[in-house]
Amino acid sequence: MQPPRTILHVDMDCFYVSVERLHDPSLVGRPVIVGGPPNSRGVVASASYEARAFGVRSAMPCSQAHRLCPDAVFVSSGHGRYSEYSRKVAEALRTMSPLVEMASQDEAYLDMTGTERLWGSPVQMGERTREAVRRETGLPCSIGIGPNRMVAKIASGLCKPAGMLWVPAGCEAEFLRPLAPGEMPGVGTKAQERLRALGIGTIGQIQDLGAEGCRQLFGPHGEELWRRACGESSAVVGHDEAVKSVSNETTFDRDSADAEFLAGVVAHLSEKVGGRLRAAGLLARTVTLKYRYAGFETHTAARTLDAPTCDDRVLRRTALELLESRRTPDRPLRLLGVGGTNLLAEGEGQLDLLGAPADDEKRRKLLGAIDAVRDKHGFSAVQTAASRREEERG
DNA sequence: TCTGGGGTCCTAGGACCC
DNA sequence: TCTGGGGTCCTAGGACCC
Repeated sequence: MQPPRTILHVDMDCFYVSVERLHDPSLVGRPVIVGGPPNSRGVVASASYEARAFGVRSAMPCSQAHRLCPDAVFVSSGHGRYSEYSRKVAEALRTMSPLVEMASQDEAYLDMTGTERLWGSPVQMGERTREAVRRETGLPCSIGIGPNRMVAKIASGLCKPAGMLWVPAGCEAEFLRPLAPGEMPGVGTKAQERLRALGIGTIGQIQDLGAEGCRQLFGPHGEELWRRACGESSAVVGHDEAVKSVSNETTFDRDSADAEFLAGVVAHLSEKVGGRLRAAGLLARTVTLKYRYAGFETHTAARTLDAPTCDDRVLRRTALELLESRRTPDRPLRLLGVGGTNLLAEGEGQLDLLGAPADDEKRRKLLGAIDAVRDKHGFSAVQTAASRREEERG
């Protein structure tokens, strides 16, 4: 039996709102909603606690948020600031432990095992971590502490905002007992519905079923569910892993079945994906297209290429062929997405070693030049005719 | 009420190969 | 004529997370 670990889960408090408040202090103390404009098709990305008091939640349509809280200040997201602050948070956290895993832009796991001499008790570790984040970024966070990732994460969720909660080793099961199953990561709306239909409304009820009971009720994954309900989780805190897919998608302001418009959107998205692949030094072997009809019916289509690519033109041609062969022509679409999966690091592909034809070399230089201009002047500085037309409409 | 955009992981069927 | 078992890859859809 190994000695228990000490895991911290650091969760930034309404991250986007807090970042916006640093840049515009007049937002402090007011209900703030970061997301799309109130009458757009956007959803709430982050809401301040003043807005949450009116029932506003993240992922809620902006129009609904506006109805619930008419006085809220709507701030459009995506100034590119958030990644910058996310990096600062990561830097601050790495001064506390070498084992830091950013789970997303606004949350991280730290394995603090063995740092007691340096930082003191788990609660002192938490205090000092919060101080480090505040000092380096000016941003508030909540901290959950437990013997594993899952318990630490649930703890941080319960003590928000600006809170701290420590669940000592051995107390996991008692801590989880009264909570709703949905508090467990991985148990979403669908799973919770199924549990509710069985009369299960607390994690304690899952514990009481026992390993065997859970297996009978939930099949092969039942035992895993039971173990997690008891507070066991073996996932270690690791370093950030390689990306597995790169995609861009967009919902139109109004639904459209116009072939030329749709082709323009596909071109635009393909250029974005291609640019991101090249910036990351990646090649995609599979191109995916996502399309959603007006009624929200969503489909994906994929094609695996003979040769991996990061070329906008290949991405566009493939996505366009998929779109035109699959979609029902007169049915309006509300969303299109283009993505690359099955990724290889550039140079990993063996085909390149055979010597690229001169044409490919020319193309590569052109794309390199485009990327350089975009680096300096922004994405819109260079676009194909088709994607330019699309941008002008939108 | 009317549903963003970026991801990860899982499942399941079919093709194909040995 | 009736028919294996295992493995991998591809594709589509869906649950879930922030």
